Amino acid sequence: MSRKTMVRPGGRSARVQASVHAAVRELEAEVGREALTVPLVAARAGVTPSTIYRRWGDLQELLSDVAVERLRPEAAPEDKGSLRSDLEAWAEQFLEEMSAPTGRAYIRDALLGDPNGTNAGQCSAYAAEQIDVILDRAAGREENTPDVETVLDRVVAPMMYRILFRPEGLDAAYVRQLVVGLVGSNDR
Amino acid sequence: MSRKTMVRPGGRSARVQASVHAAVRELEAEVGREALTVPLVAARAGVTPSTIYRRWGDLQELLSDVAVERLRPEAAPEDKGSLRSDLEAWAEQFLEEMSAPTGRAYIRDALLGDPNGTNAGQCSAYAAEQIDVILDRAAGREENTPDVETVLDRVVAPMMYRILFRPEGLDAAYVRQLVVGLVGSNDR
DNA sequence: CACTTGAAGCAGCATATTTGCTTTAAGGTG
DNA sequence: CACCTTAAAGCAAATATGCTGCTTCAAGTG
Repeated sequence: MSRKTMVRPGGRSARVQASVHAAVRELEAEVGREALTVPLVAARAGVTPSTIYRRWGDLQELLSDVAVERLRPEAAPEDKGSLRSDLEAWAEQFLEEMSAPTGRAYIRDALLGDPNGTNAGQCSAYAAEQIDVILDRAAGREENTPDVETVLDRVVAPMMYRILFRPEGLDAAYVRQLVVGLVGSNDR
Repeated sequence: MSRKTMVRPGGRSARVQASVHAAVRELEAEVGREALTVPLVAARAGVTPSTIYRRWGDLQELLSDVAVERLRPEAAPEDKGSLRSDLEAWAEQFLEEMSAPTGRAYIRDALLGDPNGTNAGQCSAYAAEQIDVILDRAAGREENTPDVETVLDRVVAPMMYRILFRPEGLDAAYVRQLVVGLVGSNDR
């Protein structure tokens, strides 16, 4: 479990966590990810470095926490009228966000400082939630729908794999092909 | 391009590289991955720390290099008599190696110290090579075969995604289901 | 057999990390 | 509401790590 879940919800710890996270974001924007150091973040957050070392262990775990926050989807997937078009739209947006350099960096950060896999699991859970919404909507329209795991295997996994391991030739057409391969191109 | 490719092939540099890599492996086994530091590796390798910093930049890039080496397949995939069984056997072994804690660690290391994606690309290339062998063999038997990209999407990507993002419920049955979903269960 | 040149060694400086101890304040208790 | 208890934060000193300029070595070249 990520250490941030251990903080006492209302008090000083929460303030410290918020200001540290904010400091990471500001400094990422200002000086770039490469130049981040624990002492630098601590100074900006108005906190001593040892606080960060004790709560997060090291810079990677902290960045991992922040990265997961940034990967949280901001809105429910748009309703385009059919399963196929909903999935296509969602997947295209997903690809766009994740394959951009900053998106890739967040994914890597999330994976990196995450010995037990909690943060990575959270990323996957976010995607599953979004897909779940899309599938529910499709079921409401009496379309027949694959289950979430299948969508993860057939659409999300290939995108992620290619983002991480072979970033060439990754575009909207590829994504559409994945979706069509799964749900067919008949309806719409 | 990984820096190791820049060394002069026959001489001192090559010896240094070999002894540094060996040191990483020994120490990984002895003290564990967490406890590795550049000075420690340097001491074991009989080299000064600055040599490592100059050649690899930092510990992550070094670990990434070593990890890719370890992820190189050791043998051609076994011939089990049919496309389906070849793929199943290969994929099961792949899963076994990659989903073990040490396998996951290598994958993460390979992804990590790899700003430009070369090492990650290499991992994917290894898998593609192995699959290519299997597909050629199947084509020789007059089976009809999907192309490599499709196998990557339908078999490798889902395994990798789950290894990295949702390690629960990952077993041989899951892998077989992926393979059957791709090539069918008719033959054999 | 020089010569060139990329890589390694060395040493010292600057930063980052760790750690023991002290202090603060959140949340619970009588 | 005053008083405990206890995580977590602050502080400061000790250590370890990482970086850099300069020197030395030896592989490849003519």
